[in-house]
Amino acid sequence: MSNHAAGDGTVGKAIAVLDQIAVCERPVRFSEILKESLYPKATLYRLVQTLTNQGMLNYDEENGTYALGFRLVKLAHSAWRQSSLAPIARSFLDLLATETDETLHLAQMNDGQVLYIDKRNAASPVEMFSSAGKTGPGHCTGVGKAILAYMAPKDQAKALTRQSFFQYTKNTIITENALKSELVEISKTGLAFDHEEHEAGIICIAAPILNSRGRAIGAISLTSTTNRNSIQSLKAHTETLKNTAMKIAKAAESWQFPN
Amino acid sequence: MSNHAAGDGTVGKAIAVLDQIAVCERPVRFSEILKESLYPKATLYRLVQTLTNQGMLNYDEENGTYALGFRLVKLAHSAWRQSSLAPIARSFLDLLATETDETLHLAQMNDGQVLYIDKRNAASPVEMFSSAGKTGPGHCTGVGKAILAYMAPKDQAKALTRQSFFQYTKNTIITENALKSELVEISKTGLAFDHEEHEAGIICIAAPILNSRGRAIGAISLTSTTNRNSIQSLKAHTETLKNTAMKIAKAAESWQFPN
DNA sequence: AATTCTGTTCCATTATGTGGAACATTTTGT
DNA sequence: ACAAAATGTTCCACATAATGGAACAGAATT
Repeated sequence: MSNHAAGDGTVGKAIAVLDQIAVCERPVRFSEILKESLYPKATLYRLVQTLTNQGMLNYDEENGTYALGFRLVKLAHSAWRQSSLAPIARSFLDLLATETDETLHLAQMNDGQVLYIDKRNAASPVEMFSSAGKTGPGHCTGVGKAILAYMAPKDQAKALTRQSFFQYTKNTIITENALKSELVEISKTGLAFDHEEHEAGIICIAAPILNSRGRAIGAISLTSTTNRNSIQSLKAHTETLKNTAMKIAKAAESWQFPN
Repeated sequence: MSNHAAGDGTVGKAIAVLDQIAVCERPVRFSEILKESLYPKATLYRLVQTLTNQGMLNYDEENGTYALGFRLVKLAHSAWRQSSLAPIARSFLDLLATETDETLHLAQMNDGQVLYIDKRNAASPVEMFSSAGKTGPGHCTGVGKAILAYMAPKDQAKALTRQSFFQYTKNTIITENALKSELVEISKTGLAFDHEEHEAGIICIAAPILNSRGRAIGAISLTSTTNRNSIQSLKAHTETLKNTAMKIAKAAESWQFPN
């Protein structure tokens, strides 16, 4: 008799509450949560209480507001180390950063969305969660398209259904068919581009990180602005980028079971 | 009749499972979780299943292992932006980094533990285990002591009970009384030190970030190695560090309700 | 002092989660 | 090849734990 999306059980509901609070930019009051919530007041109240004394939410007594708690940050750190490519890719990215002196991204795909896992900034160094954990669309980012191009057909199809095909800029690809044929192109060359498709003035080249069966487990990209570079000039880095992707892939392969 | 620590309800149990998986460095099998778990097989099984199809856990079909899922990373990103000092402190840290050219940390305290929120790396990167989401002890880190020194007495007492007083190095303070008197010293000067108390060869100076009532809401530290610096030489940065802390405090104060 | 808005508690009802045990599947040993 | 052990999955009678309508309490507005 239940329906709401795909929410299983009580923990499903609790997590949904977290999600709801996550989309708010700033700490929220109970009533604000309630307003948007599917659940009745008393139920929501209990959920929020439970989450709070679990440290998943943080209650600010001053203002009576709730925000996502630090326990999440702590857990995420473990997640990041345990199931992302970041720890493996780290040294290779450092090297690539010094070689190219451009902004780099490491990303993986999660449910059709691009999830940025690590970043190297051209000018200022290391800024962790500012980018790690950030998500982006698949259909109009270099990393997104690179990964999509190297997914198993079944997974690709599923991921494509998750794309919004929102038109961020005038270059954004907004139809599934157009995207599909671009993906075919990408899978021939092993290189994806972002021609200001997500943000005006921002371009990038991206290469997939492949497992032994030739499926993408992530991607890296090299980003610049149209002021400083063109796609053509970025192409100078093609081999370095691809090489780094390959090295990460190899490292990931042999990283299984270090025990 | 229930007891286990302070686990409320089903979601409490679910979160406990996450925690348990977090402490494992690498992906784990179901049976490994079961071995350590308080819960009976069938119960645990259902919890893990629920968490998995919520994206809080990630199941690797290849090896039949579970790891913390990307949804956590995504949530943590929101948490970081929403309830940490990092977004506010960012620009000030950037400035401080260029001014001092040393390694910087921004940390907050969570349940007696130091939680690192952001970091700036010196040009010659000290390879240390610390980045956002990483936790550390309170009793033997600069940021930890800086924050403890400026907590409300009640909170401080509670936080002190959470300290392990583990002796990391020969300089580590290992008794509550010794720590307490150091905290008094710190609260007079507004500056805390780490004399290789957590890791041999690593020293730092730290300053608390205070709210309007003079309580710590976080701390920043400037770290170096005994090869390159001494506590004395680090003291040259005292004013710059304190100033930055004050600026962050002020920014935090006026950041409430940007609506 | 009356009205609204927000947050908290109560409690009978029932849906949800529980966990022992049986079953299925894979791995290990001889 | 066969037994034995370890691991993973499903079942179901049972009871705990979540539900939500409604009443209550506190602040904030008017």
